[in-house]
Amino acid sequence: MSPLPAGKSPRRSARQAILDAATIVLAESPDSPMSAVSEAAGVGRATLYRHFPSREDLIKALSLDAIRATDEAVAPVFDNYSTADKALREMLEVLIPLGDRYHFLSTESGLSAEPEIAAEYQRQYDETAAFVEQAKEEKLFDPALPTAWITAAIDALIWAAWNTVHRGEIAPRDVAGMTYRTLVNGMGPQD
Amino acid sequence: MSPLPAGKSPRRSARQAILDAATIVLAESPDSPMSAVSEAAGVGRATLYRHFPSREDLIKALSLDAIRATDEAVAPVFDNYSTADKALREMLEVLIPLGDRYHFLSTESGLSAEPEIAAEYQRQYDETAAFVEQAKEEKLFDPALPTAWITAAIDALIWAAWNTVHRGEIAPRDVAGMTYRTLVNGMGPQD
DNA sequence: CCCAAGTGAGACAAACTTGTCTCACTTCGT
DNA sequence: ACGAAGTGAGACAAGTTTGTCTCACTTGGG
Repeated sequence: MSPLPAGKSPRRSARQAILDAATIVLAESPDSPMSAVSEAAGVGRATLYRHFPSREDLIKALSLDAIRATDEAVAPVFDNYSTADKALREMLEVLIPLGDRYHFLSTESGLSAEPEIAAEYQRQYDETAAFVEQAKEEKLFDPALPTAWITAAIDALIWAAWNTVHRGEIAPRDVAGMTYRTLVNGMGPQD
Repeated sequence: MSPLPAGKSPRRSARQAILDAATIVLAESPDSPMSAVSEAAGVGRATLYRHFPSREDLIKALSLDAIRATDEAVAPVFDNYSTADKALREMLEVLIPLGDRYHFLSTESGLSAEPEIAAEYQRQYDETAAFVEQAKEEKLFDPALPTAWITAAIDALIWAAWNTVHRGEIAPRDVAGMTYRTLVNGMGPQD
């Protein structure tokens, strides 16, 4: 028996190695065969199936993992909420590095097929929208702009920011500030 | 013999119907089988293969078609160039409706495998970057901001704009103006 | 009216992916 | 050193997709 309390990961590294590799491989071509994932993870294909009985299970675990990661990253920002501009700044700081996972859900076709995933995704969207509404009240964003547009722009710019850093075109330490400025000036109240 | 001059489309509608259907079907799930495309196009699978001998050929034609469409849309904007702000405004107006095709290239995995496509894609990127540089000189965009960031943001916001309209969250007639404002304010010189 | 070109339906083989299973091997705790 | 648990390699069947081919049909031009 495992000395661990209960239902925990048998060998921590294997499962995580698969999830990490899958994030990379499936992000760049979502229809990669399982063999490509197992090779990238450095494990046998059989081992992959031991941890995730079907391809669908892997995708689902990956999605939940991405959602959990963003939740964990954003939680402290809202816990220490003082003003909308500070929260936005911190939010971008923690979310941009997760850009690939954050966007993995969008690229994965047939995502909305899983109601569990779709619900979580919707919840995160609603949270962002609620933040935007709050920021509107604090006049960080122009109340005249549709919340849907601001929310979509935040998502899109986070992705653009991650991408630009990933291509080595701007320094990681600068990107959050630049995104922040673009958003605050771009969505701010009209002079 | 066909009365047409030479090597033109035998029955114009078939090929175009396939391309149109493929744009829609492959955009939403890039790994759809050829049968799904042919059904959506209302033609037999055999006919699809007559026009595009392999799946790869279809993807390639689709990509070149998307590139050509954006070229054609943007060409008059640059031909009648007066100021950067007017050009940006018009560019958004014509490009946002093409958002799906414009972004089709990104979602299609293994895009960079085709050097011909990659080269055209790079050319369009360079054109946008050149416009951004010009706009910087006219002080529409802050010269202190990296061109790569502005270019990436334009791309990302065009996609966000198309998406927001497509979900019915904002009216088509408003979206270009809103995107314009976001970009000009967001990237404009610091006060 | 006739014929050539294009088409749809479907059979077909080859290739690939998925998911299962077996067996020999390694590893880690006791 | 022993044994249980996990692993890698690979065989395997079932399902799907790709690409080819045939044949009967429609259609439009001369």
